[in-house]
Order: sequence, then structure tokens, then C-alpha cells
Amino acid sequence: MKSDSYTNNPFKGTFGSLENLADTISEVLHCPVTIEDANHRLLAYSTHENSTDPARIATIIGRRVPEKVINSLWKDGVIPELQASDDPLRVSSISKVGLGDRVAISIRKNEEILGYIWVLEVNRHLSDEDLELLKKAAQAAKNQLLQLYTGSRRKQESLQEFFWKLLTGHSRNEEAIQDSLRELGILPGSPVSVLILQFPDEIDAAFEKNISYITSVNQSVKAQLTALDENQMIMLVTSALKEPLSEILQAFIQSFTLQMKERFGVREITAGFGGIYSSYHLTEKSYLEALQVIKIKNRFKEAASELYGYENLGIYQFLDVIHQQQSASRYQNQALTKLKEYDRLHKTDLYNTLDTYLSAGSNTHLTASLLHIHLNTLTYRLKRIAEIGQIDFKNTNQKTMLYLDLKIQQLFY
Amino acid sequence: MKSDSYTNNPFKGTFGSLENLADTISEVLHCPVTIEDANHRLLAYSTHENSTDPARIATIIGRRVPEKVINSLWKDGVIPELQASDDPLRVSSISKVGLGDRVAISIRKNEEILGYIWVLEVNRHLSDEDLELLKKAAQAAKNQLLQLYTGSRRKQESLQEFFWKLLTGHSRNEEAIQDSLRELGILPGSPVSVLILQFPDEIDAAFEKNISYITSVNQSVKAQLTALDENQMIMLVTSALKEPLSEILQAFIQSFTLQMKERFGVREITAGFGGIYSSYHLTEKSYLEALQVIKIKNRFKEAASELYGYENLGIYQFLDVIHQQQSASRYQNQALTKLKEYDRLHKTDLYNTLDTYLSAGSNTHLTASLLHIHLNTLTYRLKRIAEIGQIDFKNTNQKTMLYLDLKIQQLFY
DNA sequence: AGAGCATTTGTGAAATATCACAAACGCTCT
DNA sequence: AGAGCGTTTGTGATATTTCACAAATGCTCT
Repeated sequence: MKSDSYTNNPFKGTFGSLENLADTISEVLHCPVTIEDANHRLLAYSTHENSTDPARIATIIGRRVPEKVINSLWKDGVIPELQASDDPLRVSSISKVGLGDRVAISIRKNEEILGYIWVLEVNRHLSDEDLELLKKAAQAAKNQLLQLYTGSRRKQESLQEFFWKLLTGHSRNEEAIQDSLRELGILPGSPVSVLILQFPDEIDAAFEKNISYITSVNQSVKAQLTALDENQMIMLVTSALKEPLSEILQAFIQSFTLQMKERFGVREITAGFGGIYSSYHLTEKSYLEALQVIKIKNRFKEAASELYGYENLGIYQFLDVIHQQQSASRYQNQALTKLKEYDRLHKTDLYNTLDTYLSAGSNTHLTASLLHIHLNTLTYRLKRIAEIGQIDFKNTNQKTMLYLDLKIQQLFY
Repeated sequence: MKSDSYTNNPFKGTFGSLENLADTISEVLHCPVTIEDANHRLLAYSTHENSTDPARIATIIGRRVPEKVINSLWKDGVIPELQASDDPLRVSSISKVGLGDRVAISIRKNEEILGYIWVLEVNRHLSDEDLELLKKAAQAAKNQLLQLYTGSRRKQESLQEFFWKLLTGHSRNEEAIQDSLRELGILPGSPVSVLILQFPDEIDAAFEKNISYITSVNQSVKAQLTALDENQMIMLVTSALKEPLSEILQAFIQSFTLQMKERFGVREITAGFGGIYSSYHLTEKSYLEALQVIKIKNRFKEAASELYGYENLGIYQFLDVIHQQQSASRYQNQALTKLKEYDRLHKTDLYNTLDTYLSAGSNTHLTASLLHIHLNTLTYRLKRIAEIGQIDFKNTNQKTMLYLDLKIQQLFY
């Protein structure tokens, strides 16, 4: 009878230490085990196994889960899902951050998160029974952790993790956010926006120092929160100046890119910021908008080179909704299709000519020089384009539609 | 006990005729009652009451519910809802078609609709108990109707009602639709589109004759189904010719409007057609698109005067999705706002000037003549517009955005 | 090879757009 | 009333676009 009970729940009773518990779980499941607190600080890890993955090694070495890994888990929605449930969650490997296949479960008392247990599936794939056992292990860990947190030691969220929670839209309550901000020593003040600085390569510690130096020296823009995501630096920015934030940010980006180039020889910085809002629960929106700006700038290098703010994106703000509607109704721009077909058959360049011409605001001179062709060549081509594509260049509606469709095709195909 | 059972269900037992049943229901509920078959043909009506409404009078006179009323009930989703449930449905008065407040219930055997009972709430508002009684009345009517439909007399849908079912998207199964069409003597053939002809006034019988004459004389376009909706004639059209249907329809509309003007002196006809599809379950889509065309043509009289097909709407296809996205993100075009404010303060006409200029494809000559102003006046205004609105007329993105925003404001405000 | 076609380049004239400047108009404010 | 400002109209010079036509080039097909 006792043996039976043991098989059912090998984690009954108190263990001397969390290390003992980690080892026991590891023994039962035959997998490496890590136990973290709610802030992803390492509490204990099993020692019997040798095979493991880079993320676990880094966690053990640093006695904390690397920010990179935490960010990635937030972005993929893993942590929110863990926090919302008592059940184990299988997490597929994320090689980008050195994370192998694993199963995780949260340690919770009621709704409060106390920590997490991670089980690496290096040796074997956990069965449904194993997952049941893991739930029991989490129960056992709960008691241990409650003893650890003796009233005074409340959950202290890291700035970074809090920021990721905002960025991924997992904090919706404006008042709660403002309270947290004050606790974290940040004065929640007037309009903020999410600014993304994207560099050619992944940002390492030394490089981050350089960036931080330039941003902190700058007086106009204040970064309330900062996070790194591969080659992007993400900042929640505001300003004490009275000028519109969009202008301040624009000026900041220009001076920043200039300084990075002059001082550290870094070129090819793409920077953009999302909408400017007065509520922190719109941080995710602003972040997504900033990402959209970055995407557009990468696609339309020259045309969008002077664009930094989402609100200034112009038509680029709407290309995706138009595209969605077009896909739904199986729309195809006949003129463009015909031109492409003609180009293919005759090895001509009408499609690109039309794009350049329209993008150049129907300016023949400019277009010809951009294409390095004779003015008359251009006019000839335009005549052919009008014929083949049944285009009336005096019809603004049609011309606008062509322009939009051209940009959509460049963005999505 | 017997009396009790009678109170519970006064409609038990068979009645000699449906008229008797109608009178009994009317007595119990103190309201006028009408019973129709599945095709809205009058089967019986109560005679004890005198107060009634125009729709009921017309139904009794014509021994059928007027098409106008049926169409209206389809458009409002009343009939689909009745058909889907055994419960009574309260229908608010639709004064446009002479319909007073009433309660309706379908008479069904399993999923098959046998008919409907209508109760006019002229004297009193029916209570929940009354509605329960009505359900029982429908049960009683079921038995009567089943005797009426003796096997051979199946439900024969009218062309019009079938068409409305298509137009309102209540027929989704393509095969079933095609079967129905064949039954109705229509050969389901190649691409169809929904064409709407809109006239200045409501279409009466005499006028319908004139329309029908012109459409039937025409050889290129064939109307498979037709319906009237106030001042609109709605047609499901196809063609035997091999030219693209859009071109045929365009030519047809032009000749139709010309003939209506010459022969009957009818001006101000707005015509448009939706997408051209090869599947009948897309009829609703095509109908909605045709309605969109009509809407655009009414808003942008001159600019859209040569547009008839949805596929040729160009930017007008997307103004609504762009507008939705803009509303969601509380977007406002700063330049336009500033210009409007300036106009208000200085009693100038910059906003309209910009609109005309952009719509005229940035052609100064044309714009000046359209506005009846001197060329130099225009150039001066453009300079001011650029200053005030911070507009760079060489920036195509910005110009396009302005153009779109102008059209959106005209469409939605 | 060479006819046939689409394309590119060159030239010049006519139509349009752009710019600079001056004068006149109309409204508001003191 | 008249100064001040913004607006409109007029004139002329200059730049740009558009059009017509001719010639040269390049490619394909037989």
C-alpha cells in the first residue's frame, strides 16, 4: 500500500532542500531538471545528468535564465501560457537562443506565480504519465517555495521582463501598469512610444555599452525601459521637452545614426518608432507599429529612408489591409499582370519603368535619369505601357491604384 | 379537466378547414390572423376583426404576400430566422412596406417549411403565454397543411424569393442552388454578376414594363433572375457572347441609360454591377459589391461617372477598409485638418483646391479651369497649401495619402 | 542573310508648367 | 479712413513636357 502511494506520488513529504527535489524529479523522469523562481532566478538544478543544452548551461552559470531566452519565451507566448495554467506545457526547441525541447510547468499558489520547473527532454520524450508526475512535483515545490518566500520577499519583477510583458500585450490594466512602473522607480509620464534601433549584427555586451552611451548622453530622449532582441534594441521612450515627441524622435534617430557611424563606424542602422500614446497598455500596439516601420524601411530602402514614425508612413500604413482585402476577393491588377507578361516575353523593362515613373511622381525627367535612359525612350515606353496595360495616365484613380498595387506587390511578393 | 386541457391547448383536434383554424387563433389572441403557405400564398385569414394594416390588405386582395414585403423580410433576415426555428418571432413594423407590428411563426414538419402564421398586434401586445399558444396553433396547422400537401404538391419556390435567398446569402450550397435553378427552368451557365439599375423614383408596374421591354430587347445581356427593391431593379445577369462580361455589361448600361432617356425621358439612372463569378453562392458578394458601386457613384458623381463594374472601382474598393483601420488607430491627416482650419478662419478654399488639384492629376491648367480661377491664383494657393499643410508635392507617398484621405473624408463625412 | 518588328536615340517645334514680380482687390483691425 | 495682410490677377521670361518624325539599333524568324 505504501509502495503504491509512492509510485503514485514520489514527491510526497518535504525534502530537505530544493536541490533534493530537483534530483528526485530528475531521477523519476530521467531528464535534467531546473527549478527557477518567479523572476527566472535559478533556485536548484539536478546534477545526475550530463547531457544538457546551451540555455541550461547559461542559466546555471549565470544563476539566472538569460534575458535572451526570457524574451524569446515571452514573444512566443510560452510564459503567459505557463502562468495561466497548472498544467505542464511542452516547449519546442528554439535553437536561436540555444533552447532544446523541454517541458515546463509553473509553480503557483492560487493565482500567484512562485516559480517554474523545467525538464529537458534530452534523453527521452515524456509520456502523459510523466506529465502527471510533473504536476505533483510542482505541488511539492510549491510548499518548499512558500517556506522560502517568508512574507517579506515578494515577487520582484525585473525591468526587462516587465517590459516584455508590456510589449507582448500581456499587461492590459492601465492602473496596474502605472503602479508597477512607480514600484520600478519609473515616473509614468506623458506620451510614450516604442523605438526600435536595428543593427546589422546581433548586439553583444560591448556593443550594447556603446549604444547605451550614446542614448544616455542624449538629453532630448529618455528611455524608460529597454530590451534587446537579437539585433534590435527596443526602447520605451518619452521626452521632457515640449516639442512633439515625433519630431524629437526623428531628430534623435538622425543624430544617433550619425554618431554611431562616426564614432563606431556602424552603418546600416534601421530605426523606427510606433504610434505615440499616453497609455501604457498601448505599448504592444506601438511596438507592432514600430516593427512595421522597420519592415517597410527594409523593403523600400530609398523611398522610406526619411520615414521614421509610424504616423508618417502614409500609404505604407494601409498596404497590408488593402492586400488582405485583395486576397480575399482574389483581386489582380490586370494592367500589371499584362505588363509583367509582356516583359517576360519581350525581355523589356516596362513594369519597372512604370514603378519608377509613378514613384517619381510622374516626372519624366527624373524618371529617365533614374533609369539611365533617354527621355524619349521613357516617353516611348510610357506609350507602350498605356497601350498594353490599358492605362490612362490622366486618370488619377487608376494611377493611384497602380501605384498602390505596385507597392503591395513589392511588399508581399 | 377537459376545460383545463382546452385552456392549455385550444387548438387540439382537427378543424374543418384552415379558415376555422385562423378564426380560432384570432379569437383566442384577439388579433387578426393570416396563414400562408411556404411560398407566401394566402391559405386562410381570420374575419372577425376589422382593424388591419396595408400589407395584410394587399395580401388578402392579391391572395399572396406582395413581393415588396417578402423582399423586405428577406433583407431584414426575418424569414431565415423564422425558417430556422419553431418559436414565434416578433417583427417590428416596417412602414416602408405597410407592415404593422406583428408576430410570426413558421409551420414546419421536421426541417421542411410548410407555411407561416402571422398575427397582427393591432389591438394588443401578445404576452408570453399568447406566444406559447401560438406555438400550439402552429402544431395544429401543421397537420392541416400536411393533408393539403398530398405528396405531389411540393414546395414550389417563386423565382423572386429564390433570388432574394441568393442575394441575402441564405443559400450556400452550390450544388443545391444549381439544382434549384434547373428546376426553375434556368440553365446555370458560365460567369454571372449582379447588376443594379437605380431610378430616381420607386418602380411601379407600368415603369417595370418599360424597363423589362428594353432589357429583353437587348440581345447581349441575359437576365436570369430579377427582383425589385424600391427604386432599384436587381438582376442576375450573364451573356452568351464571348467578350468579357464586364465589357458587355458596360456597353449594356450605356445603351440602356441612353434608351431610357430617349424613349421615356428618364434621367438620373445609376447603374453598377458587382464582381463576376462562376459560382452562384457568391451572388450575395456580387450584390453587396454592386451596392458599393452605386454608393460610390452617388458620392463621386463626376469622378465615378464612367465606372460601372466593381472590379474597376480602383481605390474606391478599398476606401472602407482603410477608413476602418484609420478609425481604429484614431488617425487624422494633419495636413487636411490644418487646411480645413485655415479655410474656416480665413474663408478661403484651400481644401477644395487641393482636392480638385489632386483629382485632376496635378494638372494646373485643368484644375484652374475647373475652379474657374486664374492659373496664377492656383499656383499661389498651392504654395500656401504646401506651407500650411507641410506638404511636399514631389513626394508621391504623401500626395497619394492626401488623395486617399480626401476621398475617404468625402465618403464618410 | 535579310525582312520585319520592337526598341532606342536624336532633333525640333508646340504646348504647358513654373517662377518672379507688380499691381489691384478685399477684408479686418485700430 | 487707411494701414496691413492675404488674396487674386496680369505680364513676361524660363524651364519642362509632349508630340511628331526620322534614323539607328537589336532581335527573331524564315
